[in-house]
Amino acid sequence: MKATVPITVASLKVACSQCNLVELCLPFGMSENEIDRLDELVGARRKIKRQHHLYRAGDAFEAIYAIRAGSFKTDVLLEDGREQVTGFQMTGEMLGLDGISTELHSCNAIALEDSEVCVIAYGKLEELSRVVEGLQHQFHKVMSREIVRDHGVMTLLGSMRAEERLAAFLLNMSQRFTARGFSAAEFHLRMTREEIGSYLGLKLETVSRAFSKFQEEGLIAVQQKHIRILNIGGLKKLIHHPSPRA
Amino acid sequence: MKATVPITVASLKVACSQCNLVELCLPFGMSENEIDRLDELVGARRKIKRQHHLYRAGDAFEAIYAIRAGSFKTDVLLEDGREQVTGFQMTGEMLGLDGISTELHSCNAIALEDSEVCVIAYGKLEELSRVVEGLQHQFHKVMSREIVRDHGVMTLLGSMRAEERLAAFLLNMSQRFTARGFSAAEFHLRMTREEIGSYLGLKLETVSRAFSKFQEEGLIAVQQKHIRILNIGGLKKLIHHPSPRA
DNA sequence: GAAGTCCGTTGATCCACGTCAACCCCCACG
DNA sequence: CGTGGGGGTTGACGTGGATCAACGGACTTC
Repeated sequence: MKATVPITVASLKVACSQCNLVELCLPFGMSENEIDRLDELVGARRKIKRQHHLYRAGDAFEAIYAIRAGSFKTDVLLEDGREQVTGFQMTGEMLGLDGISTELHSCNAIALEDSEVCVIAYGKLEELSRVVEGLQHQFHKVMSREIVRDHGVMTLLGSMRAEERLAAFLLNMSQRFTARGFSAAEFHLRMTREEIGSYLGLKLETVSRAFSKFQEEGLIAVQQKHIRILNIGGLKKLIHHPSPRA
Repeated sequence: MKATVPITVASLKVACSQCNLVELCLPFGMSENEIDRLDELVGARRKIKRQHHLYRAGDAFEAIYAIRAGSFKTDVLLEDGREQVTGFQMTGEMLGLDGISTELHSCNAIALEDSEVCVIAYGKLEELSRVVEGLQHQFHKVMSREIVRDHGVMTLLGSMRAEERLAAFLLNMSQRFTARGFSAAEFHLRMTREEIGSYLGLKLETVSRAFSKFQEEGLIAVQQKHIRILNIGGLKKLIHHPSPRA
């Protein structure tokens, strides 16, 4: 289908004030007045097909991105080919914050499904957040939250065993789906076992075995990427009671 | 000796503009004019004795801190008593950024030696960075750098083996000592083997063994906490060439 | 709708690191 | 100057998760 009507920037724009992600995204906690002023901030939107990059490590940093639809992973590639997934991002979450420090992106952002992001020119964001207090404050919170999240992952990688890691991962996913109005107990993972493994510092076989174990124990029901949580309490208990001793 | 002269806030203050850490700390990259305006930002300084907390997880967040002298570790305690060290901080580095997101600190900051920090009231920082562009920009960079650093640690924890982790740790320390005008090849670690292990996701025995192995191989000379790097290239090679295969 | 590829599961075996234990050294303190 | 205790090293042994391998089922592609 050919677009004969010229597509203007304005027609692509969707005001934050009218976006149903307002509760999850950058505008969270801002007043209506303030949110209205955000509308000048969000330039265009950009669609990213599954498996395609939103940006790559080394790319010049110009904008941060808010996920409007779909989901992403971010990863770092080591020289020897090893991959470390540093995070999975869902709607309303921000991508690209890593680029501010050196003005180059330091990781890859790859769509896990066909997705769409709002492009937020970084210069404009700094400019506007000098005027709109709520934006400034909220942006700082978003960055700080990312730091806290990363510390959580470090804790997971540094001191949990395989099953604790997977349980923590599932609970985290569940909680984020809930925040988006989806079921806490039943959801569809968009990433492969290998990607989960990379994120959790495990091999895909170990992830698969842990899924099977959880299923045997009646904690979850797994069917490929479809997960049903049957016993949330059981998963939670797993995290804070390392299997041996204590 | 008793202070008969009243100690005013002014007398405790040390202007950023006159601080020799200006190249490493928040003011980095700012113009002289801008740095002068910072002087109103740094309230008091605070001394922290070895092993004492600068703040604890759960404390109300009010300020961030720049390390003026000494060094710290940050850690997270799990319910079951496990500890995860999330970072080691040296002079010029910032502490407390984790507190912005929830307005509560999310980790503990503990001095590794008698130390001193500059207290930066967070409200003032936001206020001033609305007016001083360089400050705003630099602050964002500091937060982003922390995110990038955390991704590095995640990569280390998620995909490196014990000796690679320790080599990466030593190179990182060396590089940071260098940036502070100390020797790149010879330095004194302020943390115990257990703290290093916690940070690297290893047990203290494993850290100790890796140190011994490096020494046997002529890569370093270890004497308790005193480290001499004899073969930087060898350590670097270790990181990117996982021992088996490839 | 057939073919090929990717993804996931499961089993057998291996090994890096954890665990347990003994001992030493360094230093703080009386 | 002797004593106690925390920090560090080293050895013997156990084990959780990696590795290697085979296979089956789900998607993708045309």
